[in-house]
Amino acid sequence: MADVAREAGVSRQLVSLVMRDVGYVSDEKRGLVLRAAERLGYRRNVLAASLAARRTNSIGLTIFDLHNQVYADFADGVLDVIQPAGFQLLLSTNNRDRESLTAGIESLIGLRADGVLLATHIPDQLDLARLLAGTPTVTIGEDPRIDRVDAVHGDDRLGSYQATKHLIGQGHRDIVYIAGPATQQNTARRAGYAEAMSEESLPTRVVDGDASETGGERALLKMRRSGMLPTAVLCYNDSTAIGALTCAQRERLRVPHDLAVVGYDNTRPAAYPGVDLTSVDPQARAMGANAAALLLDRIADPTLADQTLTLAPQLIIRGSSSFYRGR
Amino acid sequence: MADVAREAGVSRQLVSLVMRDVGYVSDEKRGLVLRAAERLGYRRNVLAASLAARRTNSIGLTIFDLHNQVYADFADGVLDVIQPAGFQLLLSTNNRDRESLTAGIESLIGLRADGVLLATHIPDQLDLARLLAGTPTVTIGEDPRIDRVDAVHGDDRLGSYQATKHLIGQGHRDIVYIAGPATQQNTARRAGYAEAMSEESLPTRVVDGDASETGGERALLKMRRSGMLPTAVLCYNDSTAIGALTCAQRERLRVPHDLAVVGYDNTRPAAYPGVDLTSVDPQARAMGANAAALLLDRIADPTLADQTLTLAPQLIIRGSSSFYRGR
DNA sequence: ATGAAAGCGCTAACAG
DNA sequence: CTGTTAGCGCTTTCAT
Repeated sequence: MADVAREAGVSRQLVSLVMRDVGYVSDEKRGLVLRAAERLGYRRNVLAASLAARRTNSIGLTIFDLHNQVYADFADGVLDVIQPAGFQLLLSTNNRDRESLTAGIESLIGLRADGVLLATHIPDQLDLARLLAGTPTVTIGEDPRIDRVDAVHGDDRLGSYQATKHLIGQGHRDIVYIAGPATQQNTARRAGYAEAMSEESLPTRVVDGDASETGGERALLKMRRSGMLPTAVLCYNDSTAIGALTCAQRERLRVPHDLAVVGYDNTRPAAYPGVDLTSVDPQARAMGANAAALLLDRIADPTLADQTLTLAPQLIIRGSSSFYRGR
Repeated sequence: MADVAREAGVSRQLVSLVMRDVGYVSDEKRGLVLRAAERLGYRRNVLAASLAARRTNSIGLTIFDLHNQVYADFADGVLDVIQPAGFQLLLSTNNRDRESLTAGIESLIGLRADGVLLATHIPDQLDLARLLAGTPTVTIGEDPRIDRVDAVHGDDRLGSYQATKHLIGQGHRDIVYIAGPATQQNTARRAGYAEAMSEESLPTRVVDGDASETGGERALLKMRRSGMLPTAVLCYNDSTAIGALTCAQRERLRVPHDLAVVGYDNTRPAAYPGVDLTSVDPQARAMGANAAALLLDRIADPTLADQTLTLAPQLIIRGSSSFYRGR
């Protein structure tokens, strides 16, 4: 910076002001500085700047899995909001278990992210409050109900309720919920299913599906083998549903005639012609954007009252659950 | 750090050694320090550490698009290698045009990443050498042929050649290549197609597909409307191929009877039962891992001679191009 | 717009 | 293992 100042014939402070784009600097001097920096190939050291300024202008995002499109949608929504505000995204991925999640959050805090976004399941045993050490935080998808932590999530109960109602409306009476892992989302989706079923006095049946394609495949195969096949399955997510479709095809079950299938997340493959899967759209990108907006607010004023935002999901009906839509 | 040292009754340097896990420290003192840090809720400031040590133990990865599974595979491969080596991943996404790519690289360099991985198309007009300013760099997928920059890529020409040969082996004579954007990858894939066709003295035909689902859909529809439909299409990537499949379904073309379709990338949806798309697997995760390994080598010794690694792709034959495989 | 002074929280090098 | 000295590259504050 001193070199640039010398080259431009100005003070070091002025260079700092120009590089940060703050304060009043005459166009003439600004040009002088920028050209000098260009000539010298000068790059501001963000590390040193952050250390001195005690803020990094970066926010950390913790996601469960890069391969799950829902998380990519979250990230896109987050970027929509933070990039215009001048913030960098720090991404921590593959937080599949408690250890890796802890390590991921630790590393974001270590990098001194100004705020943290948690888009992953938060195990009960995790002492999140201690881990965060006062860093402004917003969760996406789950609500850990911690002081000074905001939450944005979809109305999973409602989405699942609507999907179940849709299946009942198609004449189904024997509907199985293929469950995911023990997360708040799974609990809510299961509750919505149970609520819709009980409104029609229909018995509920839940089997485990593990939130994966193979899980969905296995769950359906097991019912098929034991002669307990329902006429419709509501799945924890699209991956599970696609596993169910795979099994159905292999077993020569016609969809939706012999078996109707509904997923959750409305990922891209759901819309593919050969898949054509009815699914609930959780509005993931909007969730990411809203969470980021809450976080920026909280960074600006950490004393803000806690907020929880709930976004309404949208049922997208396709051929896997409806006779009127081709297939 | 001074507080922790006081609390533990040791010197500040010892705390530094313990936190960095280097040098010889007796188990007794190490325990003392760790417990003191725990009690005080001390977190090492990575920013300050990086500034002082002149290295960040982080590597930057620039990817084209979070939603494209190939890039997620790259990232997984990279993480496989760098995490055990104690490096953090800094991710820069959405580098769709020259401006955002420049900004992405600038930000990684600004954060003083110890090395940079470029997994995105590099426009010719980009003065990469200047932008990188000596930062160790490895590219994935493309080879910009710049001094001191290594490259890892798949043999796109070979993959495309094999896929075309496969189609010819299935009896096809009229095969169209649905092209992607003007990248090295597209050029190579097109060349492999042309080579296989010319070996059989078959005429080549290339239409534009834009690397997207809608692009593939439109390309096929146009040929259909003009009565120029081939018996098989080889697509730049899976997205394009899935677009082609969508169009085929809409136009009541039977696949592979009326039209065979082959993609490139072997993404997850290709394996879905209703999609069942023949595709070339570029071994993306392995590419990411190899690129990361090269980068770590180059960080350790920047004077290393330039290297280019080429990975052999693998053709995965499914029902979209073969009568023997169901459908 | 400048100049001076202080400091962010750590690592590095070396003698003891 | 400790203590000392020096410094990483910047921001902040305040007086001028």
